[in-house]
Amino acid sequence: MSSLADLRAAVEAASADVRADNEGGHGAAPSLERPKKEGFGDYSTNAAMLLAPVLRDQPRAIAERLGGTLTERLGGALEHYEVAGPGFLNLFLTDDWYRAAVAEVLAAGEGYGAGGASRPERMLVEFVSANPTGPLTAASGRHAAYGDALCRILAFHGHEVKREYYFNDAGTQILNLGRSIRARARGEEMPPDGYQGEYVRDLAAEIPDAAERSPEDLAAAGVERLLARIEAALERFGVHFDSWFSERRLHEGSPSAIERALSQLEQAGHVYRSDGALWLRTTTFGDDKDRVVERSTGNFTYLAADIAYHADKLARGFERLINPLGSDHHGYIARLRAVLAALGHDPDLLETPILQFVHIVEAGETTSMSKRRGDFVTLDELLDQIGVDAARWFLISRSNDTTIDLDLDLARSESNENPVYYVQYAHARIASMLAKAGDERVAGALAAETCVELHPTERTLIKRLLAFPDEVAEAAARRTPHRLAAYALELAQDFTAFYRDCRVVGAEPEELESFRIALSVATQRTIARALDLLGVAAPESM
RNA sequence: GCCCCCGUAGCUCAGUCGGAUAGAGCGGCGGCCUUCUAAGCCGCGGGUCGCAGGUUCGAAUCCUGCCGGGGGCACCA
Repeated sequence: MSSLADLRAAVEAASADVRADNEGGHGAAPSLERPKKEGFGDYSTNAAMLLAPVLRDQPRAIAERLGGTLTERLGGALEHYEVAGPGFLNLFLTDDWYRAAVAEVLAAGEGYGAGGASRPERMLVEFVSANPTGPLTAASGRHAAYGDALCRILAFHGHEVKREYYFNDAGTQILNLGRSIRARARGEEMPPDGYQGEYVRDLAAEIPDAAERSPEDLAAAGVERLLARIEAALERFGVHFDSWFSERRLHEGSPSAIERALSQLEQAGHVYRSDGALWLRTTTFGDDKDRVVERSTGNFTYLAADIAYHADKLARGFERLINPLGSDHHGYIARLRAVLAALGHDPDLLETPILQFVHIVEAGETTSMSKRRGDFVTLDELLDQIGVDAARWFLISRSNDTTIDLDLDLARSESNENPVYYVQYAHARIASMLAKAGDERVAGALAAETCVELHPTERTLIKRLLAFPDEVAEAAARRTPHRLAAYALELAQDFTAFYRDCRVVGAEPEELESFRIALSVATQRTIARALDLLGVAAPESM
């Protein structure tokens, strides 16, 4: 139990007490929030307004009764309460409560905010999964930043998480890459849908005897080189995958994984033959139309491979599959859900958060990136320009369903203004302060019992620290890592206000210095943790 | 035509499973370095939360319609 959980429990219990007095029914859970305005208390609840219709009484009168009950329940923690506005109950807490709260944060140590998942799940997050037909673009960087941060958050929240990259090393686009390389090697005209990028020319030069080799052969050689580059770019970005899954593998063997999956679906009666092709009846499970899995030419479609791939994921025992997808793939979701249902699983175990596009802005014009046109900014270029931390922050701090405009010139010129540095600076500042106090003094401060009066900015900072576990839980549950970026910035701002108003090292009396050192340590750890969950470094000095 | 996402300050965006007087960063203007890091701090200015209805004690948030932007509707991947 924490101070905050106690407080919430007390509000709910008091609410139940008041309701029981009048034998009321069941209501929505009362809120417990930090009001925006200072005069509205440290925490505020709408419990009375929720009870009003049930009890058929004035909200303000109910709030008054709730306040009385809470005063008894909370004892010395509640300084006083006020009934305000339409029936809010505003709670003002004592410094005792705040000091106990800081002690709890410190006692939790590195684990502060961790765990809390009501039901830990075995999760597979498949992300990026960009075809190895070119270098990784900045748009893929967004997927990498999002997927990796999400994995960090889910794992910290208590889930068992694996990261996987599924790569397409078979099929028409790959053959297309091979043909493009050969065209460059021979100085011939590019195929109509060929890859126009400069990197194809480089591949043609790197691969020995490229002009004489078959497109299939060149494709394999190209894929191998491009995959190595992709992995290197991701590692540089701080994103490491637990596994790399080859599509080609699904086609190999007899029967192949694809054939096995399709025969399973056939036995379940979900496939049929029409117009010379084999179809999956996805409409049974809510898709707009049925989908071809084996073309009349005898080749399997991409969907067929994906069926086998997802059957494989499930066979590996994952209880939750998370596939962040680009917004251009959202039409694919109904199909994928239908596949899971046809395989006999609950389609809801598959989640597909959508990431909107990253647009390139040049001279005021925006375009979306196209690998085929060779019109893109690579992740490496972005990292060269603004560095890993600024890039990760830039790509993760916005909601996944907002498009991002990337103007490389602007990004470079503004990188010094990136809020990530503000957060890192707060962390470094604390490190410097604590270094000045010395390890021994810090250890002493953490062990000290203190009973000092608090400054308002200290209370604000403590409330922010207490919000961290809920922020993590929210980011995990809603698959929204960007919330933690917003939180980290707010935490840094609250710390900076505290730093401005409250002398730490050298504060008198010693008890006061002890308390402030302890509060600084709690803040430093929490900033470091929030940054870590976003994949951003927390430097000791800047 | 059908489906998904977005529309909030000059710009980039938080806030969106209902709460009180809507926030931040950047940019603009004006101040602050003998005192724990000025990558900082303080002040000023800046808003029909796309539009119109509806539900509610209460709507940026929920519902409906419309307008604008992006994306998707393959025997491509």
